[in-house]
Amino acid sequence: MASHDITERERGARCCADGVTLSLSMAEAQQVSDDLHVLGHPVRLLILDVLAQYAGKVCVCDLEAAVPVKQPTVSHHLRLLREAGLVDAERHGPWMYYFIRHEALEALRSRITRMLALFEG
Amino acid sequence: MASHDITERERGARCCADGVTLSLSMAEAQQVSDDLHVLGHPVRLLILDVLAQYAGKVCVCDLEAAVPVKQPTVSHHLRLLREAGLVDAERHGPWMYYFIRHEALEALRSRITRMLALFEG
DNA sequence: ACAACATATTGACAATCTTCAATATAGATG
DNA sequence: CATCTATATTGAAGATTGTCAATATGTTGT
Repeated sequence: MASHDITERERGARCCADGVTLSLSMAEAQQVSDDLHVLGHPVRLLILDVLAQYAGKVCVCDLEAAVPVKQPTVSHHLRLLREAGLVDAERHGPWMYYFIRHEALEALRSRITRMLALFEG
Repeated sequence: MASHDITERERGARCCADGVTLSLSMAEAQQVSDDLHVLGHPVRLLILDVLAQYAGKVCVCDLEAAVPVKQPTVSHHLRLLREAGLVDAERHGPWMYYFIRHEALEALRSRITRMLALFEG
């Protein structure tokens, strides 16, 4: 084989050549990653699903009925959703009524959508 | 207070009343949750970002340069992405060239988008 | 065959997440 | 105030995840 023939090594010569550019900063990646984490649990998805249907009228016992975990676990997931700003709650007598914070959910949705769009051909 | 007045307890009387309906099945919630997990790490997001820009031309060393973790960790994340079907790779000489599987990414994107749409007012 | 390189795998460790029983808090009722 | 109900918090145990050093595997050029 003549030395000017293209070898495997030469063909791959682009490899590791110049600096790879990113359209996502580390901070953005971290933010979206946090977003995805909050959503990334079946129980939390089901909770949001219920909340979306019975806007402003859902007490914890309704949520307990909808998911296959015990009450302290429901409470735990509600706290995570609340800390993420996706839901909030009001007390009415003995009950807590949870509801979706639509602006926050919309913002999160838009961040995720924008990120997914980056990956499209 | 007359006994027919609305008490806190009565006002909340809807609580726990009838069966709450879900538009998401447990299996669907689990599927989307898995989807979100694969995406839910900054390093994997950055990897997908790079792959999206240099379609079919990215060797592992390029990816190593783009993310703040060591080579075995890059390899680990690539494996997760691959097992999820989101990327695949071809060997060219000593190098592995990774690329996005766009149909798979599109399917995932559509599942996530559909789910987020459920939660909109 | 050997040396040099690119990538994958293994194994270990630390950190984080999920769950639940037990317990605490808070409001409503008698 | 005593008690009941609804929800939150605590603490502990197990599972999962992220990371890397060390090592293995596979490829190329000598």
